[in-house]
Formats: sequence, C-alpha cells, structure tokens
Amino acid sequence: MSAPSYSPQDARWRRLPEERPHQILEAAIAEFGEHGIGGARLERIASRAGVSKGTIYLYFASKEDLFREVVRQVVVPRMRETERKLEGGTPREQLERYIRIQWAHFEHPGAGAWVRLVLTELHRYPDLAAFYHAEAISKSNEVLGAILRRGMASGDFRKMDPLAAVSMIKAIALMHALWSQSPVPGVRARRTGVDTIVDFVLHALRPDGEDGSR
Amino acid sequence: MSAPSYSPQDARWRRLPEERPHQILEAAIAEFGEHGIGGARLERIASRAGVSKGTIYLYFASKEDLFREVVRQVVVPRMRETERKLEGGTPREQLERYIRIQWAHFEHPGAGAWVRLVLTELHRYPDLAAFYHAEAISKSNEVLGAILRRGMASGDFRKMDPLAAVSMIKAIALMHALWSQSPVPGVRARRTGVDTIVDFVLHALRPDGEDGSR
DNA sequence: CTGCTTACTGACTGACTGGTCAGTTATCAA
DNA sequence: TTGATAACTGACCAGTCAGTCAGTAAGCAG
Repeated sequence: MSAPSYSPQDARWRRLPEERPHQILEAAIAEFGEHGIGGARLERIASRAGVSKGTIYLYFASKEDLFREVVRQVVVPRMRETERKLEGGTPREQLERYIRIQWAHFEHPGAGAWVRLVLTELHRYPDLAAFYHAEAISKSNEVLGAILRRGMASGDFRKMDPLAAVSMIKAIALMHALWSQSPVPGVRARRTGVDTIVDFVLHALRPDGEDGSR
Repeated sequence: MSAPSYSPQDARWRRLPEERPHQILEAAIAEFGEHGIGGARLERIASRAGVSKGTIYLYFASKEDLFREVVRQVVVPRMRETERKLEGGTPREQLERYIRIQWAHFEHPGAGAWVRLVLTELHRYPDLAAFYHAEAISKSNEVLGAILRRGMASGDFRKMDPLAAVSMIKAIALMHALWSQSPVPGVRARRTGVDTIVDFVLHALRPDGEDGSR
C-alpha cells in the first residue's frame, strides 16, 4: 500500500540472492539457540540477517521449515566433523578424547541452549525428531559404542551393556552442558571440571580388581 | 453482558470455595506437565478443573503465580516425602536406595515432562528458578551429598569431590527420566535398567583396588 | 532511456491467548 | 419470601506474532 523507502542508498546493502539462504540460516541458528523454537521471533531472525521478514518467506516455507534446514545444513554437519577427530589411539585414550571434545564443544557459548532445545523442544516435531535422531544421535551413539566395545574386548574396560554405558556417559556430558551455562546462579556455581568427569567414567568402566591410577 | 447459562442444574456442580484452589492446582500440575509453562493454556486448566477461566483469577494472580503455587504446594512436598525414605542403612545401601527411588519416581507418567520443564523452561523465570533451586534442588543435593561424604569417610566410596559426584549421579537419573519417556521411538527404545545404573555408579565410586562384586 | 523481470520490503491480517469485568446464580440470614 | 453477598461465568479486550501481498527498487536487455 504505502511506500517502503528503506534506508535510501546508505549502506552496503546489496541484492545477493545467492547468499540469502545462508545468511538467514546463520541468523536462525543464533536465534533458535538463544530462544528455542517457540521463543524464536522471525522478525529478529530477519533483523539479524539484515533483511526483512518477508524475505525469509522467499526462501523458507515456514518457521518449522526454517528450523528443519538449520538442523539439516548446520547442526548435523558440525556434529559429524566433531566425531572425525576420534580416530586413532587406545580405547581409553579415545574415550577420554571423546569426553574432552564434547566438553570443549559444550563450553562454546550457546551450546547449552542448543542442548536444551534438542532435549526439550524437538519432541514436539516428531518428523524432525526422527530425522535428527537418525542423522545425529544414533550415529554418535555408534561411534562411542564402538569405542566401548573395543575396550571391553581388549580388557581395557569391564564388560557391561555398551549402549547403557553410552547413555550414561552422554547423560553426564549433556547435563554438564546445561548446568554449566545455566543462568541460575546456584546451578552454574556447581561446575564440575572435565578431569573429574573423565576420572568418574574411567572408574566406572575399570575392570574388577584393577587399580584406578592412570 | 449475555446470560452464561451453563448446564442448568444438570450435574453435581456445586460451589465449593474451599476446594477450588486445590482442584485448580491439580489441573495445573497436569497441564504444566504435559505442555510446559509456555504451552499451558489457562482455558484448558479451567476446563480440567471443571471451572471457568475467570475462576482461576479469583484464586491466583497470574499464570506465573499459579505455577509458583504448583511448585510450592505440590512439587516440593512430594520431593520432601521421597527423601524421607532415605534414612537408615549403610552409605552404599542409601545410595542404591536413592537411585532406585528416583528411578521409580521418574517411571511415573508425566515425570519426564516435569523434568523437561524444570531443566528447560524454568530458567526463563529467574525468580521462579531461584525459588525452585532453593526449595527443591539444593535440599536434594545436600541429602545425596551427605550420603556420599559419609561413604567416603567410612571407606565405602573412594575420595572425590562429593558435589561433582552428586552432579553426575543426578545427571544420569534425570536424563534417564527424559529418555525413558521420550515420544521418539529410537530414543525410548534405548532404555537402561536400573540395575545397570546402580552398578555403574557403585563402580565409579568404588575405592581403588577393591573388587566390584556387591 | 524504456520496459521487463527478479529481489526485496514492511504494513497488514488473522488467529490466538492472558487477563478483565459486567452480569448471573447459589446460598443463607432475616 | 426476600434481599444481600459471595462464587462463578464467559464474552470481550489488548497485545503478540506467523504468515501474506501490494508495491518499490535494482538490474539488465534491447
């Protein structure tokens, strides 16, 4: 109806149809990370990307579709990359490296928010949750599970259900991510060092009768 | 303006000003558990309680106030009761009982949703989060921490930071609650038995050089 | 310069929901 | 029976936000 008249020729604003989807996805990952799916505002995503809200709808069908593409194009590839660093070494070394890599990953600002998002909002989008589980979680479980199985076979670790151990190790790592970045003072204060976590897990997996020193 | 005319004299509807707050709180705990704080609808809470939306505002100042009272009057007392069952026994027995009680508690339908709510939505309401932390979480940490400290002093457990151990034990229990009730098939399938959890934790705390049999 | 196409804008709409309040009904004392 | 009062209702209001679309600007071919 009325004239738009955005900032005349002021800025280095340009038409860049090829870069728009990527710019919007980067803005979206930040916004979803900070506010979750429900709390994310398309107006803010647009503003972060330096475009208007309408432009988002030129490239993505809906908010949910935008979230789906964020997971597919940004989150999953990053997770894959992290797991490539695990190759080589004894099972104990690999397990320790796994925990330390996860820890370092979760120290990154915003990681806690993403963990929170995945643990708690994803389940309301069943197809997305299934996709995420297939692409990210189950792959990651297999990697860690294989390390544990090798260690049990070699005698480095005591024998137990490898998948159960995977669950518990991941539980500790995930909850640490949540708590270490909690805005609630009493929660954040109780930060556990990564050495303590490595120690706890290695003790839990230590074969019977073996000394705990490393 | 126009006449309400709800079901004439049909049902056993009665004015019960003394029971209303309790009815509304019970409806609210169910609604908050299923939909979280943000997703809860006052209209649905009213409907569950068999009253109209306006009635809620006769007893509670706002949605947030209603949530606060749910925590104060329902959740905290239930949590306190759970912890009374821990008295007596050796530290090992107490720790095992703690884990089994938590497990049983989290098996209850809706428990997963409450864990999810606390872990992920509470932080957006800083005063509520502080209240919940003071009333529920820190008390619970002290109880478990005391068990661990006694066990370390008596030689039942190896020496380590008791608060770190509390964090990790709780992490395992909480994530189990979330995963065991997940609506995502691949996640729910990977259910870990409580015996495995007890075993894992007792191994992690076992003093150096001791055999793992119980 | 002119006309055409593509990229983009932002005011607007429609649906939703927390919270309000004028009005209705039950209850009970007088 | 008849007020008076407390309990309760639900239409309404105001704010919010995902999604739409008429219109504007940039770029480019002729």
